Amino acid sequence: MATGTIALAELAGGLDLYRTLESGQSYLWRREDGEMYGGDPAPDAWYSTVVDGDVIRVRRRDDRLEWESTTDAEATVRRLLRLDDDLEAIVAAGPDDPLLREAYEAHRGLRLVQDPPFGCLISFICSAQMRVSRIHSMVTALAREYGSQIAFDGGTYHAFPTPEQLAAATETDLRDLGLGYRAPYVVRTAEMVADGEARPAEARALEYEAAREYLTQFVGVGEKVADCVLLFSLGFDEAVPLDTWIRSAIEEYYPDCDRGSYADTSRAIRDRLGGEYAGYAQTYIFHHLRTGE
DNA sequence: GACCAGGTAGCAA
DNA sequence: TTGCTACATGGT
Repeated sequence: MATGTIALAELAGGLDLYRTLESGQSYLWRREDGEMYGGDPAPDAWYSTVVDGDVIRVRRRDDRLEWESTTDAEATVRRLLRLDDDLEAIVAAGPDDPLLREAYEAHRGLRLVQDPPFGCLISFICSAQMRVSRIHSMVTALAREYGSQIAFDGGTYHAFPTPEQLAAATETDLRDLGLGYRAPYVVRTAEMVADGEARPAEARALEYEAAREYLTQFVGVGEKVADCVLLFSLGFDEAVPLDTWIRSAIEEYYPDCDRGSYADTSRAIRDRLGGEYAGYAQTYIFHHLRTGE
């Protein structure tokens, strides 16, 4: 077993694992002390995930982040949790907006994640008209049924399935897992990636709106899901997914940003939330409104 | 028993 | 292009 620690004092703006991993950005981590989104996790609870066949788990212990893995995972931990983001600078650079300031103040230490592209893509296809706890359940079920098993420290972990593994599922299989009408979307998108027809990571090379358009070729991916993948996996920090919570925030706090179409409203709210890091702002506002904390 | 949840595909005008 | 509507499922 490889292990290591990262001093939290080194991270500008700190790190709150609960807010980062249980705010509905990533569905690829599990908390080892019980069900997620139920609130009240132990302050030193382990969170685990699997990346490229390696188990990684992290927890906060006093003033440091501990990690354990099947391999030397410090660089991967830094990438997945975006530990090199200067959170203080990002918060300071945001617009002087009452709702945003309230959200930033209330959820210190929430960082954006950087999920692996395929798992992120399928997660957000599953997210349509679903509560975050159920999205997590669905993604967990996909990993359990179709992902590779990996033994680590006396336990069994499940990787999120590869495109090939998931493409082997049938629509009926996934409906039986509880995916509902999303089942054929997941199968067809997995087949597209497995067949080499398109790959989500290819959107990285494109300009933001072209990248969003590229992702909508996947079945079950519209503009909102595409924005989520761009923001939570592909490094487009300006992406502002227009979900039900943000739409209600626009209605209540930024009514002049409602321009009718998704693309025009997206541009308007992106400018209002500071442009370059508008996605960071969006994620805080989403978490703030959704949890009511 | 409605109503809602990090929406999208398919179709009509 | 824009504007409906059907679509699964579980929790409140």
